[in-house]
Amino acid sequence: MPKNPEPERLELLQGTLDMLILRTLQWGAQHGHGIGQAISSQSDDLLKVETGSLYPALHRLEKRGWLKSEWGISEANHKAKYYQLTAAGKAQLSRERDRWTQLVGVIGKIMNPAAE
Amino acid sequence: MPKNPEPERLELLQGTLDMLILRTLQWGAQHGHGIGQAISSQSDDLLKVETGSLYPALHRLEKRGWLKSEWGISEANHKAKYYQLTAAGKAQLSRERDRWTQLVGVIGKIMNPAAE
DNA sequence: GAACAAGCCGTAGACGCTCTACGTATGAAC
DNA sequence: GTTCATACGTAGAGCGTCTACGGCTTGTTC
Repeated sequence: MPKNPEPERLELLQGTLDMLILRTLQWGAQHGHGIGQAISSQSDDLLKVETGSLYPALHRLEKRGWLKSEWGISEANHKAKYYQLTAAGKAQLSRERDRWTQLVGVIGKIMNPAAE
Repeated sequence: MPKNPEPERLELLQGTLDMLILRTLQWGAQHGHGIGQAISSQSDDLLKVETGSLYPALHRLEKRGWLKSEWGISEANHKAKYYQLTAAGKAQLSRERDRWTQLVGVIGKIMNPAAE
């Protein structure tokens, strides 16, 4: 009997996690655990962010000033650090989105020239 | 006087170089230097592959059996190692292309939900 | 009240890929 | 015979993701 299908997670491309985190926070402040789950669910579980990637990324983004944090209480009544976008973070998201669009366009053109 | 525009190269996303190399070889056998130039020109010079990335990538791909190589003489009359896709390489390209498409789709959906 | 799952934060270290910075050799142009 | 483009390559740094831990708190089950 074959194993369960297991949708074969997509590994993240390096550099996309920061953008996805910033994007997720555009929907509103969120704590780390919640951000990870949001990315998972918004991608129909194709993307999964490991905690060993997630928390260093959040610290990194905060250190760069794209995010600011504040302790609070989660919906599940747990202590949680809530992150939200700063103005600089919004600008950064915009830059990363542009870059992503450009990259997808260029690579798409190479991979599938007919589509032009 | 401002510096020349300099189109701000796009750094490659990690993991895409292998796919681009395989794709380039789908157009026919090519040597390393030529592959780098092809990627540059096909991307309107937005992408640039450094030799320190390119050659290790080629060796890596050959070791995995996606490519095979053969010494020859380039159009410019230089000794050059020509690479071509193996059957396994074609299969790999197909997998990477699917993965790329899926990833772009998922991320696009997160970044720009309206587009659905 | 003990045991256990779930929620939430975090770090350490391995791994893999790209980059910068070198180094070598050959052929063509002048 | 010097200079430039062509062509191959390596060494090592840097960075981001992953695996694998560990810790604490709240809620549930028996």
